[in-house]
Amino acid sequence: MAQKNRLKYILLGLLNTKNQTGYDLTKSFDSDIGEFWNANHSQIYPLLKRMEAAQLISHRLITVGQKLQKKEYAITAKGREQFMDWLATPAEMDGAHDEFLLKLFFVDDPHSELLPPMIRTQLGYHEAKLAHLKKQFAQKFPNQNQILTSYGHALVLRHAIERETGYRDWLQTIMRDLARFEDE
Amino acid sequence: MAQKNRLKYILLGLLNTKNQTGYDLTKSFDSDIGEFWNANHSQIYPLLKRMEAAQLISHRLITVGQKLQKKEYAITAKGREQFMDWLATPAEMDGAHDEFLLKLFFVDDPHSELLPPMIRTQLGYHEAKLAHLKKQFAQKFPNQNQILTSYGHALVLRHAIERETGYRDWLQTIMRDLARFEDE
DNA sequence: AGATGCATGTAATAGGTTACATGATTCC
DNA sequence: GGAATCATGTAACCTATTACATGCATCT
Repeated sequence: MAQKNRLKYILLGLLNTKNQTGYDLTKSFDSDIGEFWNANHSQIYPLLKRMEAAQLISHRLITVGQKLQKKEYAITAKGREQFMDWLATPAEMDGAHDEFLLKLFFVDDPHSELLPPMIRTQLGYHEAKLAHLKKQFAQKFPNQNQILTSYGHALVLRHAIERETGYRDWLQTIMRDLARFEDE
Repeated sequence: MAQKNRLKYILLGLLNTKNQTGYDLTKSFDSDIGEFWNANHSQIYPLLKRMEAAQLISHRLITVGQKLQKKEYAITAKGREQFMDWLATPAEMDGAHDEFLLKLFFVDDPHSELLPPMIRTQLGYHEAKLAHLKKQFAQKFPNQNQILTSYGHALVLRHAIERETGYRDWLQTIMRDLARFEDE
């Protein structure tokens, strides 16, 4: 999936939270961020090197025990700048992965100015997609007969519709929450 | 995404429905199957050649107008066999793509024997995942304070929970429908 | 005659998985 | 002393995207 360097931003985002080793970063994909993104250490270690060469991160050596040398990476000012730029850029709705969820994950503060436009843009996108899917279903499956001769296709389309409905509802709930935060 | 040759099975599945050209197959990813899978012609054309070399498909030339030669591909007995084997194999729950949805898409007949075990297996998987996610949320966000200091993370986790809930409900609805079909 | 769509291909590049490879530390 | 985990790296391979490249057919 020749996406757009998303792993780079994930690593920057994680390093923005706290300094970590490549091993620590790898473990993040087993727990929290692993719910919706994956990466192996064989992808992470070389990328960290390239990111350091680009001066987005730096490392210091930590000696553990007698011999073992850990590399603890830290984000640089340049890296933080690039990360913030990425966070403020509207999520692209292309590939299999949902870049919006990825960005949202890194917005810690419910009062962040980034949130309202992010949510609104996503809501527009998913409402349009939902409308499109419903139209598709109506066109392809006007009656029960079509459903029974392309059963799997109908089920999959219905699933897509329900998924988009859930996505929309979730976004609307966030919008309401945000409005409530503003009153406080 | 070094997945497991899923595009091959999609092409076999589409060719199993009707004979088509590479161009036709490419267009499928703009409409029906495009709701949940993507492929470009630059990936499809070479793959069709490899599949033909492996004798899973064959082609005949159709002349359109004066000069233009179309290649209309057809699935072979060997190709159909491989496709059916894949369809009957439990979906793998690894990558970013949902292989189950892909297989389900190709099951036309609501009375297919494949359906009950497929649905049951998926239901088990998604119930386990839902339980896991709920546990994660309870652990990471025991109170409102944690939510307000990792707001995005909490939202994303909640989204995952709602998505899995919707998935489970959808599967349960299918189970009920299947039981109804058996009575008829 | 020109625009749009049909039709097929290759090349370069990027992203991602699996396997190979090594060694130290910590816990039991 | 042995097992599990920590820790880092490379190599081979596969998958996917973007760009390059070409030419015909149909419709207006």
